[in-house]
Amino acid sequence: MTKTALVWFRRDLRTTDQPALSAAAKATGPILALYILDDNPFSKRKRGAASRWWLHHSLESLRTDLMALDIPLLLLRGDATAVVPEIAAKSNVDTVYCSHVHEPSERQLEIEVASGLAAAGRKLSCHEGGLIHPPGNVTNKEGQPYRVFTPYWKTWYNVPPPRPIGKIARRGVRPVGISKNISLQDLSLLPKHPDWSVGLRRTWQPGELGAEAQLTRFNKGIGGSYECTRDLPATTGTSRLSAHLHFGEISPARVWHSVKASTEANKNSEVLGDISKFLRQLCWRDFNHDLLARYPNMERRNIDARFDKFSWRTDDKQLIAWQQGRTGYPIVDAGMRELWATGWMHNRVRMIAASFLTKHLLINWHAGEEWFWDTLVDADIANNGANWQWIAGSGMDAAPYFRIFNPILQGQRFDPAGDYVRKWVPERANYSAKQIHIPSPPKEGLFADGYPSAIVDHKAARQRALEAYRATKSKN
DNA sequence: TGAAATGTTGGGGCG
DNA sequence: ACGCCCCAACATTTC
Repeated sequence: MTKTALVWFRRDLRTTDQPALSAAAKATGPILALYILDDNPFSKRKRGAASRWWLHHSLESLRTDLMALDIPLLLLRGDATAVVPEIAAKSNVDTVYCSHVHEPSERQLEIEVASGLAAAGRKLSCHEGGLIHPPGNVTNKEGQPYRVFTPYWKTWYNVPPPRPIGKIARRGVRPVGISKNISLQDLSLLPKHPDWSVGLRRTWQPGELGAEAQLTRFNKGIGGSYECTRDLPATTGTSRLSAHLHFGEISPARVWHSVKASTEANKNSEVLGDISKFLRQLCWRDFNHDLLARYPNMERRNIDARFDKFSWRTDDKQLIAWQQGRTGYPIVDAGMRELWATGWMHNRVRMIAASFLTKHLLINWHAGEEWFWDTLVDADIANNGANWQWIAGSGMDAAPYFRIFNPILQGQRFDPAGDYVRKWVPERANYSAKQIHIPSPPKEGLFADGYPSAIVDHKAARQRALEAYRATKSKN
């Protein structure tokens, strides 16, 4: 009787191009899959609500996919440092397989689990696959990490990821004696009282199948237009793969090769030049994880320490107005409402809304980071932290302090017909394309149509931000 | 992966 | 025809 292999699933909730699963499948014996709802003792931070909703459905999908391969998925709750060795002992496995999660607390967890297993003569076999190039792998000629994105990108782009490996074969044999399983419902990942997930259900299909479908849609629609349409929030110009990638429902290497192949199939040089713009987005993801490895507290601490002395404003009223999409700036409010309704916001609008919070309102980026953490289905420590710091100006290779997005111009430029605003800010549905992005001048109360007037005046807010940022910059 | 302020230029109206 | 002014269009610099 061949021994069982145990695969500890984490942020790699897929069966295709899954190196850990493939490694486990090298033996002919049965495979047991395990997912532990992370009560990671090294991380104080609990997954946000939108992300929990996604996880529920992703696990549901994974369980179905694995079962088709004769692999039962064991769901448990608890501390992985205790649970993994315990299940390994009960199943009498020699090796536990998993994929790295490149976050400091998760790497710490891997070390602890490995030593727990080793104490009983077992092994933890960790694999890559969640990033194109894991932290530390992209360096300059001196072997030093890059501080600026563009040179990082040039090196990154010269080293294509390995070809994806396929799906493993059906086992034909299942492990025996599985007990202690709890149901997906028992993980309590779904919202109740109230159930606010209607918009999420309508928008997303979590899981490997949904990820593949989304990739196919993106490949079909990409025909030379990504560079033009990716900035237009009224279109589906972006890949919308962020949450699928976060949970590892699809591997970035698979996306890389698939997008490249479908572009080359078009034999269109214009398209070929274009595709690097998309691959660049995958590169940002790796760059952000590289940063997180070097600055483990990046989600809380300013990378640029001068910002520790920044005099952020505390203004709960304005913070709530921002969260609820009632700033009076249509493009900002449209984005914040899209986020609330669907658990996602278009990348261009994320930049505008984030710039508005940190620069127009001068509210600490932590507040924005926390709101996004709770409401985004793609919430990710590395990406969320790095991007907020990038906008706030405290990050590595960050936006210069004087780069202040004008929400009116940005709206007119990237939502020229006003369709995006019309969709999410129905109060403005009858405005002309020209007028729709222009806020009503600041004054108390609502306008007759129920839409708030601007909570700050753009020009005055811009001046205030410049002064505050100038002061910080001079403090060395 | 900006925007605003400031500087320069060149064509047309007009005395 | 010529010089002058105006100002849009574009370029540069500054925040």
